[in-house]
Amino acid sequence: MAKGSGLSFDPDPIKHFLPIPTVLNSFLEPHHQQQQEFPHNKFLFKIEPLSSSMESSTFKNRSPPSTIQFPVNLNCSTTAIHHDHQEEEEEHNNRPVIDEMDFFADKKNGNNSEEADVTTTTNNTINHSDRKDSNTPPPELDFNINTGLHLLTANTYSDQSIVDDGLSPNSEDKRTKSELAVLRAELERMNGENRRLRDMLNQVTSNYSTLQMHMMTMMQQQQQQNQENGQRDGKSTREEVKQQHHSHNSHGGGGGQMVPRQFMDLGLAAAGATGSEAEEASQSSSEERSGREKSRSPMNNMESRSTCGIGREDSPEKGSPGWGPNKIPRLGNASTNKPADQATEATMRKARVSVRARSEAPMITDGCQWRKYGQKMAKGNPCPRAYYRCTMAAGCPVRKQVQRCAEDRTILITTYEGTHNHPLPPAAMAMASTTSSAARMLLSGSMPSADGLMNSNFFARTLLPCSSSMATISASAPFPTVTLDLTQSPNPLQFPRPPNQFQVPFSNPPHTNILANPAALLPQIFGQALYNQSKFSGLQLSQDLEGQQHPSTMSSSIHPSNHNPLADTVNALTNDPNFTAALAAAITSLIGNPGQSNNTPATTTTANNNNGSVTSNGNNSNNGNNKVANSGFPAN
DNA sequence: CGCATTTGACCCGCGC
DNA sequence: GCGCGGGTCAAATGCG
Repeated sequence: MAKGSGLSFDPDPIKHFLPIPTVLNSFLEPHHQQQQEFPHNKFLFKIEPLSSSMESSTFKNRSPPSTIQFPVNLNCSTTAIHHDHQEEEEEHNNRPVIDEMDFFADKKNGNNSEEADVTTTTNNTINHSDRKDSNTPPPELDFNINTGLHLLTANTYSDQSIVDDGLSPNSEDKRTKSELAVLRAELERMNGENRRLRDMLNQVTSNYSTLQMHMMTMMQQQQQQNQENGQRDGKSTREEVKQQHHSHNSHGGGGGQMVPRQFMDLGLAAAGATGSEAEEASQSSSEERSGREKSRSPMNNMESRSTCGIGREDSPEKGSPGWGPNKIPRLGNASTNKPADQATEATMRKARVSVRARSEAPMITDGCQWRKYGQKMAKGNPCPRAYYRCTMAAGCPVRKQVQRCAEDRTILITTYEGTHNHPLPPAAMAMASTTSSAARMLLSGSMPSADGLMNSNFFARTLLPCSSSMATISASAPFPTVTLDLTQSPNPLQFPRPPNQFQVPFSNPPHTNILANPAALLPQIFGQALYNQSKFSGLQLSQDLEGQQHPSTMSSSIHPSNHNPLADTVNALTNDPNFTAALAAAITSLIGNPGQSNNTPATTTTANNNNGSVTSNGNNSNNGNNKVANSGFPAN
């Protein structure tokens, strides 16, 4: 299924659609997500070092001395947000709290956001002549939700129309009625804007997919050219050998059919490609293999590790730990290779996203197809660790480890690494966007500066804002990892969500307690959780920002000259294609699920996704993952 | 027969 | 330099 190809919008979800700026706001002002209505939706982020041993460090030592834990309040409410500055300070005691009021101070002078929204609305939609005082917005309602939609309406001149009527001596009742009318109009306006935004997003997503495909095609062509050139250069023998290796590695590829792996550079991945990566990218798939040999060379070993060519992802260097430096997904755009960013890139490559979930199932269903390529006994854990790689597209660099927790074997630990280089179904998008974003966010989060810490918080709040589970960010070298612990919450999915929007992609009731039904739910819950999280993150946060702007404009409106680390982060994010892609993916997964709105009424998002995109997988519960699972999970 | 999994071997990085 | 552990390869095996 082409990414975003089936984005048709159901009117109902419009109400719940998160405007893009709201999602973006989650990056901007995460600390404003103060959850009061749903205190259980607070989860804790901690920054801890990740050792090479998944089990021994990240999971076993759940609170290493260097861990910084900080609570993240999850505001899943779609209504008012009340800021608890004291809690904010506690939450961000390690960094300066940046108040959004200051951040957008220039926009708030004299008016508050609510007013601005209302005025915009009234100007656009209704006659609001009865409104007496623009400075006295309805106290009982908060309409910060869609302020980000200013981008589309761009109507900032409506204040006058509200105020023009002057103060009316009429009773409060009349005023209330008028305000209600205004609010209704505001809702209508927001719906319309949401619709437009969805259309825009749909278009953007489609364009992205198209571009991605186009780029893949071009890369393939280039790869073929390079391959031909290489053979002319007398490398034919060597490359043929490499191709053979690759063919061996391409299981299920039709008997070793050479599958182009140019996509390695595609990625959703963004910026971190180094010069060597670019070089590899431009080379044939056989060259990818040559990179493997390069790594064996002392001269190139470091480079090989650092570049971790996506091109080699499919055929990892023998002996080079795919989970290690070599196998880091390219988060950068191959066309924008920046050797100077190697250190950064190295961090990104190592970024992992880990999920702890109680499940009897051998593997969680995340919407992707995986093929097991190895199994190892890890030290300190009697349960073997299984290695999988994504097979939804040839050469997809994404891999994952699956292992059961040594202490509690009901806990399944799944660690993802890499960024998918192919279109994904929405169900898989949740995970993919998470992992890809994790890599980038952790890049920032790994920075020892307060800014980096904040970025980690951004990520956590953005991607996992509504999870009541425990999320862990291990942002420090060498392997920054985001760990989502679904085992610590009694009810990870019981956060507020709009009805009929998150049809559980499985047969279980939407609000089934995972712990009560782990075997059935957990394999699919994580993706859904992320799905929901992505949705709510922006929704919540949008309420805090009144100066919402389109991502494209936001960076320009935020002036780094403030030396505000937040502003820098925002600039970095908004300028980051990967961020945009992840954002689009997240939103798309929320609103653009064709299956949810169109295709199969009875089925759910995930089910549709799998049906549409996962080959040989008839349904959600019987996808390729289960096949692996049925083969007998080593851990049990 | 084709494809996925299994599993022993291999490679590499790292610590001692 | 050596051993350990992590990660991957690839031939062997199993399954539909």
